Formats: sequence, C-alpha cells, structure tokens
Amino acid sequence: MFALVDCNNFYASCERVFRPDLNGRPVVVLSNNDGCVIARSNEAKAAGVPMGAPAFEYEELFKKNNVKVFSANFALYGDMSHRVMSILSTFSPDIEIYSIDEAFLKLDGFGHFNLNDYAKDIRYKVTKWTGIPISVGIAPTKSLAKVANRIAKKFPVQTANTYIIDSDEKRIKALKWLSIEDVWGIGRQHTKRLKALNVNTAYDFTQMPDSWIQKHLSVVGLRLKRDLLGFPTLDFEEIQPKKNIATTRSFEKLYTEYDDLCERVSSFAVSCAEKLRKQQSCCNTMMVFIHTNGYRQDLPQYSRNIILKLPFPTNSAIELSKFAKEGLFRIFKKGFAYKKAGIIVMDLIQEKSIQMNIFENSNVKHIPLMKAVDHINTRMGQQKVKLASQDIKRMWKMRQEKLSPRYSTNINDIIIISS
DNA sequence: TCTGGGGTCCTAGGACCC
DNA sequence: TCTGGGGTCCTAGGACCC
Repeated sequence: MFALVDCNNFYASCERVFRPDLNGRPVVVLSNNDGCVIARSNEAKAAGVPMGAPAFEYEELFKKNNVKVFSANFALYGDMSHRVMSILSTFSPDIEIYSIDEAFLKLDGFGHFNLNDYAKDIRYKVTKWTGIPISVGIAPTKSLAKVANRIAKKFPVQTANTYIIDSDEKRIKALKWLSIEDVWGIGRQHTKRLKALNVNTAYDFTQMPDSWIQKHLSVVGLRLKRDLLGFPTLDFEEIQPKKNIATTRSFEKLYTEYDDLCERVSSFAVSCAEKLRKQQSCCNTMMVFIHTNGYRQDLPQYSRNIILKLPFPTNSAIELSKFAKEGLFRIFKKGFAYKKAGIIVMDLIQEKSIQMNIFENSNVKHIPLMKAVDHINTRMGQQKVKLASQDIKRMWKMRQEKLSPRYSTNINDIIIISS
C-alpha cells in the first residue's frame, strides 16, 4: 500500500501557524512581486478567489470578505516543509518527497498494522508538532492514493482527513465519484478530448480501450489506467539530481537599459551556479531569455531566447555569468521595455564525471574559490559575496508589501510570547 | 501601475549511419 | 510501372505536475 500525505492549503497554513488569530478567516498568499494568488485557505476559496487570480483585480473582493493577504515567504514555507517531511520519514523507511507539500510513503510489510489508525496517527503527530493540517490517503497504487487523499480532503467531517481504499468496491465507488479533470495526470487538453467522448469520471476512463488511450494519451495514459485499476504501475521514485535548473524573474518595473538587464541576468546565472554546485552538477548548455510585458498591448513586443553550447562543463559563477552576459548581448534589442528575463542551465552532468577537453577547460582555480564563496554565503547570509557584474548596490526591490516574518529561520523574527 | 516560478516525460520527424 | 531495410541521435512541440 501507498500513503499520500498532502498538506492542506500549505502556504496559507504556514502563515496561520504563527497567526492563530487567522483561523477561520480567509487567507491568501501571493506570488513574487505580489502578482497573483498562489495559495488560498478554504474560506478564501469559498469567498470566490480563484487560483492564479491577479491581486490587483481582486482588491475589492479581498476587502469585502476581510481576506488576509500575504506576500510569498518561501524561507518560511521551505523550513516548514522540511519539518513536516522529517516527521513523515519516521513513519516509513521509504518516502518519496513529491513536492514542497506532498509525500508518498510506501507501506510494504505493514500488513498487521491497522492502517486506519496509522493514518490518523500520522495526521495527529504532524499537526501537533508543526501546526500544519494534513490529509492522508492510502491505497494499493500511487494514483489511487491520490484519489483517497482527495476524498479525505473533500470530506473532513466524515473522514477526519484520512481515507483508505482497500477493497474493489471502495475503489470503484471512489473512481465513479471523481471527475475526469481531477484525475492525477489528466490536464486541460486531455479533459476536453475525453469529455467529448462522454468520459466524465475516473471510472469511465478506466473503461476506455487501451488502443484509444495509447493513441491519444501515449503510454503515460496507459500506465495511469492500469494504476487506477489497482495494478501498481507508477513507480516510487528515488531522489535524483535535476536535469534542468532555472532562475527566472518578472521585474517589479520595466527595464529599457542593457546595463540594468545585464546586472539582473548576471545574478540569475550566479544563482543557477549555486544550485548546480548544491547538487554537484555542471552544465554544458545555457539558455538566456528576455521578453517584454505581454499584457501591455500599448507597447511594442519583443521576446527572444538564445541557447549557448558551452565550450566546457562548468558550475563556476564567474564563468556562467560571463556566458550569460554574452548571450544577453546577442539577443538584447534597444527600444523595448523588458519585463522578464531568465537563465536555464541544461545538459547537466555530475561534477565527478567530467571529461577533460584538449583545448579549453573550466578554470580549476574556481573550484576552491566557489567553495569558499558558498561557505561564506552559508554562514553570513546569502549574497554576502557577489561578482562585480551583479547588482552590487541592488537598486531594485521586489514588491513584497505583506511579507510575514521569517519566524522559524531568522533569530530576530522568533515570536515573542508575553508573560 | 499591477498578471509567478519552477520542473518532468513522451512522441514524431528529420538527419544521419551501414 | 517498378526504387531496401535496418538502425541511432537529436530537436521541437505538446502534454502534464506542484
């Protein structure tokens, strides 16, 4: 059996842990630059705030419904996630951390456990020890555990946020209840296609012929069907190094000058280099992109990217920043107002398996240098050591008007309880 | 004025090999 | 009138996830 543990409205719940006065009140969390809604409490959902809602369009509704609005505080959410996951790993030796707020647990050999009690115990401990409410779904396959989790979340009163699919009757009942668009792996396009054929529930989907699924949804759809039928098909996945790493941002204002853009892009490259070193990878390829604000129909539009094949694999901030600036130089065009830029590094390989090149290699002196930089930045705070090409003075400031304190990661932000 | 930021996998088709 | 039969690798595009 598999368990899927999912934190309820995770970001909103993190904010509430330290603000219990907000329990029962609608809470939303905004994306970078306070752009759009990326998390909603149940009350906010009920008030009619959709996912991805642009904040400025919903100010009225927020006010009318007394919605508490937060800027994204990823330092807090990352730390809370870590705490939740470390508790979950005490419940099974096999855990797959699927996202910041979700994990699968493999429950092999738990045959003589009462899994219902076990699920309730997981829920009790996580909530008690972190303050984060969770839902637990248990079933014979991963996709069915997803379904069970959804039921647990949808019917909190009847299920106490835990649900088990442990018989074929329960499986079929659950699949007949679940709308096709809510099935894990069925997105908007597939939903449209399936609904046109009168396939409206997960159950209907499992009754479709393999040939049709293979043709339109490829083997991915075929695997899903088998998994939903109760045959474990979707694998438990080990943690693997990433195959692509990106740092991209929308800007708080429009940039027209090459130099300004260059500073930001240089910093994105430095950030990618840091992420590469963290997983002990080097990249062989880099993509640089820039584009104007697509929502502004009154301004001329321009969008371009360039893919640079690097002469050697590297994770040196100095080298990656240099390549990034080169790429930017080649795609930058004067006369446009830029809203977004980013760096994506690809073709990653492990540091230890680098082939030496006869002609050109990454500067070996950078290896101890980067190690020292990482060390200092870890101890003294991020970005204490920067390249000269970065935004040394940091003239820009992300819009974050409603940022909560870093309660759990900054000693100065720890809550004070008056006696 | 204001509209996020990451990731993964699969397939078809073209270019190339013998 | 008729024009072989295998392969591999790479890329772009499309789908999906949180």
